[in-house]
Amino acid sequence: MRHFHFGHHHSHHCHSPRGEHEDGLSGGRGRHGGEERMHGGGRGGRGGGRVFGHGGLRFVLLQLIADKPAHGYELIKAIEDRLGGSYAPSPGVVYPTLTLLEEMGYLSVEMADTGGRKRYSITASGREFLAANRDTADAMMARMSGGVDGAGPRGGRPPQVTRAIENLKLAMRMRLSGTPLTEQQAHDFAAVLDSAAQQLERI
DNA sequence: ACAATCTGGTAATAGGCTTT
DNA sequence: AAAGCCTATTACCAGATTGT
Repeated sequence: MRHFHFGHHHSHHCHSPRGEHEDGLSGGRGRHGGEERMHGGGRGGRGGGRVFGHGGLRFVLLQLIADKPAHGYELIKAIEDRLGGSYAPSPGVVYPTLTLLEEMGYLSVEMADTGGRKRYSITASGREFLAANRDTADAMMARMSGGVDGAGPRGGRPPQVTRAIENLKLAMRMRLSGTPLTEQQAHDFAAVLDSAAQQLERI
C-alpha cells in the first residue's frame, strides 16, 4: 500500500484525467498483436538507468515549472539541457506527471488557443508542496546534477552530503509510507525537519 | 527468501499547428 | 498545399520496494 499521497488534502478526489486511466500494467495487459516495437537502437536502451529515485520526477518537474513556467516539451528540453544532453525524459513520463500534478492542484494549465500548447504554471499549493518537500526536491536535483561529471551547478558537493540527503529521504519515505501519522507525530515530524532546516541555514 | 505490486522510464504512435 | 516540428497519449519493460 504505497499510496504516497504526500500528506495533503485535496479538494477533489483522485479522478482519472480523461476517464481512462486504465492501469493495465498489473492486470489487464492488453497486448494488441501485430504491433512492432523494440526495434533495437534508440536511446541508450531500456531500463538502463533510474535517474531519479522515488517520485523524483514530480519534484524536478515542479521545481522547473516553479522556476519558469513552460510547456511540456519545453520542460523536457530544459531537463535535457540541464543534464548536458545526457538524459532527456521521454514525453511519456513528463506529460502524465504534469497531468497528475495539475489534478493534484499543484499546477495550473493555461491553454493557448493559438497553438494548442499548454502552459503549465505553478500554483500556491505547488509552491507549498515544494517548500514542504524541499529536501527531497533538492536531493533529486543534486542527484540529477551529480550524474554528470563535474557539470553540476553546485560545483563540488561532498558525496556524504548527498548520501545523508538520500538517507533522510529514505527515512522519511519509510515513515510516511507505513502507518499514518497522528497529529502529534506529524507535528513532531515537521518540527524535526524545520529544526534541521534552521540548522542548515546557520552553517 | 520469494512473490506481488508499484513506480519510473523508453519507444512508438497519433493528432495539431506552424512554417515554407 | 505540403512538409516539418511540436504536442500528447498509449503500451511495455525493467528495477526497486513492500508484504508474506
